[in-house]
Amino acid sequence: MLDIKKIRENPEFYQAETAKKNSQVSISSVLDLDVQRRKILTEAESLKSQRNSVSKKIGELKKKGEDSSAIMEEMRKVGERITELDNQIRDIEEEQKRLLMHIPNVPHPSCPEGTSAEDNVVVRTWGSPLVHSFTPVEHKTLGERLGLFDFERGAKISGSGFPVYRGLGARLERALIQFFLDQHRQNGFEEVVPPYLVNRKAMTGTSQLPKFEEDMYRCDKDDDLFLIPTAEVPVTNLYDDEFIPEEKLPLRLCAYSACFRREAGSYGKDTRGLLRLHQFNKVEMVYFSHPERSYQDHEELVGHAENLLKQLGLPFHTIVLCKGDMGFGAAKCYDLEVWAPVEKRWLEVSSVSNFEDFQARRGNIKTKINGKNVLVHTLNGSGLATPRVMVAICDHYQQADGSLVIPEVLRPYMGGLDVIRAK
RNA sequence: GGAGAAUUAGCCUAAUGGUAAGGCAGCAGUCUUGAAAACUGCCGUGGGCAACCACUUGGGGGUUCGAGUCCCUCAUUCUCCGCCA
Repeated sequence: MLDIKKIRENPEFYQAETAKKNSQVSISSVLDLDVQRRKILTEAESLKSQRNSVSKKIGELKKKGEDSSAIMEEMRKVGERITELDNQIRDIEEEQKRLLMHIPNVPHPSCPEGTSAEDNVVVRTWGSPLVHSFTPVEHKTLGERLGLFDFERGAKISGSGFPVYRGLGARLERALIQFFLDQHRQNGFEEVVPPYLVNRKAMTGTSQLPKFEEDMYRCDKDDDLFLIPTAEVPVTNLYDDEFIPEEKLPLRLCAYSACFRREAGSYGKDTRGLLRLHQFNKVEMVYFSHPERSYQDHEELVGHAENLLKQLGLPFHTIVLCKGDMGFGAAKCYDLEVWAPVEKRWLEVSSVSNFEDFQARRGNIKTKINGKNVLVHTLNGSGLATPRVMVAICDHYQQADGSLVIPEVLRPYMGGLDVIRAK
């Protein structure tokens, strides 16, 4: 959520910049409501002031045993008028908040201009694309031959997009997760095991709601709970309505979780195998940052994610998203895309964003700087989502004989196993 | 699931239905060569150029001229009972 006071100061800027993120909400309609609100508020407050002082007088009169019924009757009427005005204010505030909740964050000036993925800019490339000396098979085929994945039975019990990992595939999946978490611990993160079901307030705090409710799995028959689409939601909301001491910033947390996404409306070629799923595993990194240092921290965070791919030996590039391609709440966002030589394309495996105070304002997450309350900045990034990393591993590490070599850094987690062969 | 108790500002703690008192921590200033101490102001949110005003006692409602206080409801925590792993 944006700061209404800042919008008031520079409406043209906010109108122009939010429009670049495809916002339909008109800034001037929010400001019109704001003017109305303040006008009625002033009237209500002066009546309340009157009521307060007169009520005090009534108390004194009663103490002296004098009659006060006339002014009590008058105050009853004032009270009714106040209720009326308060109701109007509440309605206006609700409408204003509803609009504000649908306005996206404003992109940082360092983000490239642009309207779609085509305008994103590559900032770094690591490694060089692998050329196979044999005809490679795609990950789905390879994994099924080696008994790593079982898509058919997953579909049978849940539907498409719910893969089953089996045997060494299950172990490899777990190895990835544990490798990521161990790396983060060495980088000073505290590990968190969060709930997978969260309430509406948490979903709203990180801005999945109200705008994207149809993308979430809901348990609303009896409970109004949501399955988390990412551990960002429970972890970022951990400190809602709290103060984080300035000296603890940046507070670095990481969490493994399963992630649940309805992916409503995404069909097509991306749905093969592990490429797009309704349930997948991810390790998420979250920073609560000092507002003056969040962009430094953002660079550090993207570096952590990149380092994981380097250690896995998977070529990737880092792109900075243009203003029109960024997510709703982000002020700046880097995507990491790993090269998949069988797919012959880049696959997004991480998204690292700085939300500035956009989420912190919703969640009321503060710190105290020079005696003043200030919203912190929140950042998060995948580190990493496993399925497409698994695809890239299958693509890169498959051998001419149909076996799959285990990346070296994962072998300690596989009991020293260095290659998976067909039985 | 049942019974009881609790929730006041960053923290701790008051308030016979009469309009939130203190303390600690923090910030700014005075004093000081400097620091400490002491003193003064600030120290939740909103409105106002300002003087000021309003709101804020876990959330939401109600009674009242007036609610931290009385009533209803919800949440969370603690204690006990029951059930289950």
